[in-house]
Amino acid sequence: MARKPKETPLVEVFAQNVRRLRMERGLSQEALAELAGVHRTYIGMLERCEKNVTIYNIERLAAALGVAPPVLLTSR
Amino acid sequence: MARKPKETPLVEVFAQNVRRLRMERGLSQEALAELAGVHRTYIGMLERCEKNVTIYNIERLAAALGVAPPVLLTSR
DNA sequence: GTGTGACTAATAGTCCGTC
DNA sequence: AGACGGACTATTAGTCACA
Repeated sequence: MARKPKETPLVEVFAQNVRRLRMERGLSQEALAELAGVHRTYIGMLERCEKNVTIYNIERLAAALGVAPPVLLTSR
Repeated sequence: MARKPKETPLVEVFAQNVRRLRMERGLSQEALAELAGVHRTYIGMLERCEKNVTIYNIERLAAALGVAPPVLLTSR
């Protein structure tokens, strides 16, 4: 049968995707921050779900990670 | 050949999707606002790209419209 | 290289209206 | 039904020093 939806909050899905994609590319939080044009500690805050990121920063992070924005909101 | 990327800003893609999906469902801005638990005037602001929506509200809007969140960030 | 608390500036989001 | 404005509060954006 179909599997249980599981319902992870979207901020967590986002956080996990950012961390996973960053790791896959061998980037540090600092390196990604520079690519995305945001501050070093801000990446960490997002990965820990401490900020409720806006669509504008979702777009910038997606570009820095080289993926389409919807990818960051997609559970895997 | 592959088509031109076109690069519509993500906030505009989001705005267009919200408006289109809302219309398809025959909902007024007020009705959608109530379903999503946000304020009446806020839906209008989003559709006019006047606000930089947060991921939390993307999630709520997606739920209210009955679509997966990534759908709202996808160009069509 | 990352987590965390503290902090200011900016803006997300609400609520009251009018057109 | 929806655009738009002003005033307001809550929260995010973004930075820093330090663990």
